[in-house]
Amino acid sequence: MALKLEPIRNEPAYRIVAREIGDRIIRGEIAVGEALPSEMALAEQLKVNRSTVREAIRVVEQNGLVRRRDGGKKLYVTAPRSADLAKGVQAAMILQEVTFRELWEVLQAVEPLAAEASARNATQEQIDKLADNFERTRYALDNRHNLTELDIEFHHLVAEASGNRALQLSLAPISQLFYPAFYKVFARLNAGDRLLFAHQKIIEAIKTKDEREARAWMERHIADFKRGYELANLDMETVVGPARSEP
Amino acid sequence: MALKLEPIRNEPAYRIVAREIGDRIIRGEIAVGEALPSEMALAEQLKVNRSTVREAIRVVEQNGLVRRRDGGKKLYVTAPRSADLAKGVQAAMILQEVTFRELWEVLQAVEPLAAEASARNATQEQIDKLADNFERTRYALDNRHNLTELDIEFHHLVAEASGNRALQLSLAPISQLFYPAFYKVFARLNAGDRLLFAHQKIIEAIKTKDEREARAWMERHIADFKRGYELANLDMETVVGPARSEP
DNA sequence: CGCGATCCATTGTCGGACAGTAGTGGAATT
DNA sequence: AATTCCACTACTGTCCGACAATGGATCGCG
Repeated sequence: MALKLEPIRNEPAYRIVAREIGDRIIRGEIAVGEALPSEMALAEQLKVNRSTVREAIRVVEQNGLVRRRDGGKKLYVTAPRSADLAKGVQAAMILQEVTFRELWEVLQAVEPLAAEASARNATQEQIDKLADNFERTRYALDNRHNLTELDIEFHHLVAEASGNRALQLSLAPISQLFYPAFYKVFARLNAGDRLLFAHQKIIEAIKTKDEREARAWMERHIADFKRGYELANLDMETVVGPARSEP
Repeated sequence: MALKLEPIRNEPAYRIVAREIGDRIIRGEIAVGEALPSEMALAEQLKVNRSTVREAIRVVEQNGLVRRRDGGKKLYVTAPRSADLAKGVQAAMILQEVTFRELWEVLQAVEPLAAEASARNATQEQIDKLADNFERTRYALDNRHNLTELDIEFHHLVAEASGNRALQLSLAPISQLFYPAFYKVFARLNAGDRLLFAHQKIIEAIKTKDEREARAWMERHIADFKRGYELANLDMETVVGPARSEP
């Protein structure tokens, strides 16, 4: 009578090595800013081939735990930034065929928090950046340039000014998927003025540290996106992402 | 007079290959569920060595765009699930030394939305799972078992029942970091009953499709965590993650 | 048609090789 | 002595070839 054998999950070495390196970083054994040992050194320590180490490093690198400085050769340990992770989350949302309504619902919940926290925590430098973004947005609007980039930047700056990094990490991928779609709305309505006005009100509230006002204006601002969608006869149930090729 | 030369960013081939594969998947040229060509085939198509392809595959694999089925050999294209991405986001939060307060603020904004949407959208099957989770939680509480896993599961189930995948993707990493810390609170107060009661009320509201009630109870439930922290004399400004080793 | 034995393709890992270059340290210059 | 220059080293990125293990397909058998 053979006893029930657990299917031996022969985990590939590169994944074990990757976890090992990742864990050491998480546990702080290799401090942020420090350089990773060379591939050869790692291979010798862990008794595996350099190729295996390299595959493991790709994994760790992709997680943003480690990166090359400027054009450097060595890999340095680093705390992943929202930009590192946003791409992956976006890919997930695209392949899961998430709709704009789903993104909007989350934004409606989180952006007001970002605005409120920014009113509480924004530094002068962050306020200056917001003011600068506002000027450039006004200029772009006057000259009928594309506002998409600037709008994304605005919301990113607000998230940054909130001082809440969990919020930044959550918001970044959603923003980058959602706001580009606004150009469609912008193209059909002439809603640029409304957008600019809302930005202005939000920035003012952040400047004067009026949390309630900042939240309220951001709520209206996000709600406006939905109204814009409806007025422009666009469907919020459209899935995000590029046109998929269907065979 | 040498003209200003752009520093030639000689991007390594494995990264180009990884982007190429990833882009094809995102664009739907390789459909979800389909198998990836063999390493050899990819190497020939892209005119690079198999080693290079393998390093690229590690990157794509880590993004959750591709995975092995059961113990299979081939890689199948797949939509990344929240579990794939949560680990990376968690690592980012730990290394950025995010505090429990930051996580809590986001939860306070997003969990009520999850509960509300669940009251609107939960299927019978999802409701059954919630009911089952409730029973197991009650049992664990009676027997003084650890509630952490069950609490995480509860919130995960609510997020799932919301039908909003953007919300799930945002919530998963935060939940998995935050709720384990609750065992500390639970250990000092005897707050298990309060937790169970809140879960019960939330599940009831979801069953009866009472969106307002579901939101309200979830708001109280999340607020309770903060109260618990304060009552237990724990500091919400503590950073998340395992004890870091400091040299 | 179902079932097991057999074969093949593919993955995981290893070893070695080599070009290009970032980083190092020492030599030459001011 | 400080600085600039240069040669050298070590390391990364890429390629090649090889082999064990095994999942998946094929074939033959009942």
